Amino acid sequence: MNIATDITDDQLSAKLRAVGLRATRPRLDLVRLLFTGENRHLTAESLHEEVQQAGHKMSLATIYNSLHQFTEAGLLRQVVVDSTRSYFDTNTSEHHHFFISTENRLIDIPAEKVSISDLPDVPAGLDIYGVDVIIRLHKKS
Amino acid sequence: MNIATDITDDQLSAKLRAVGLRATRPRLDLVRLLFTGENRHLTAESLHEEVQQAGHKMSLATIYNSLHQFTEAGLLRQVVVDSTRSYFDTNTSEHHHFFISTENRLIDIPAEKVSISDLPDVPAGLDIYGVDVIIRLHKKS
DNA sequence: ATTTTATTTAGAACCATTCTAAACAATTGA
DNA sequence: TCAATTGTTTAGAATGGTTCTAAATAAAAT
Repeated sequence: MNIATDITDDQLSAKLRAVGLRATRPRLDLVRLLFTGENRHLTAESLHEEVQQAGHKMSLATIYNSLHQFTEAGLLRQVVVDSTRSYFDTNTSEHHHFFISTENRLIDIPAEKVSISDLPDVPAGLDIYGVDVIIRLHKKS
Repeated sequence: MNIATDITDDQLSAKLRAVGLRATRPRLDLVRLLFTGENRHLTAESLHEEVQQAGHKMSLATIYNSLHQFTEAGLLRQVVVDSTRSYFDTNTSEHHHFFISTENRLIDIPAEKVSISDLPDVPAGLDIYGVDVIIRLHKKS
């Protein structure tokens, strides 16, 4: 890993503080895993495993707490594709998903690829706060 | 209830047999509740309650079994909107949904209202088997 | 430094769903 | 029509992802 791409704890701290969260050791470790490199899709379990393999020990409760705090803070986006597991996406910008059900894997689709025309009126007193498009894929038969 | 709209067990039986399911008493009771009248959105719990109130007794296991069998048979469509509960839709034709998160309620959106333009290529060896569009609503702030 | 406030944790609790295996009902075929 | 077979229902236990609890720990404030 070359020096130019190394990310310091200070930089990660700033990211946390910017959204009003204390820069604790566990959160710094998570932020480093989550926001270094490419966009990621993950579950509490998969993140927990990854944390172990990175040589840290962290309780599952902390993983869950952090995933929710990060989501509320706008650092993560929750993607509901499966009724048995929760997925989180490090890409919080507007976009959609392929879901490969045979491997429980998500792939991003850029927002421009999907156009939504004139919708029926939103019922009175309600506002749109999210639009999810999920295209489900499985092995060719 | 006028006679012209009454539905006989025979008619309901036919519906079940048409998809390869035996016409048992519990299934007939469910089919009557589910497919008489308007399209419905329901959960295992809500259906179980409704069954009780209709004066039948049926185990939750049967509700779950039947919901899955009906879904596999193409009589129901599962809608994944919430990571804590499974929803089923009696409308199996192509369409989309509003989800009112503050009341856990679904509203159908006709398929024509949403247009999906040129998608990225589907990864090799995979086929699309479903497209879900969910527009999430909450109380105006 | 000391106090206050937020965070982490292990383990228990929760709850929707699935499983088990025994009782029962529908179908088949003599 | 009656076994025999096959499919269905069920109560209750088990499962598994997630949340809760309350005690220990760490960060921030004073």
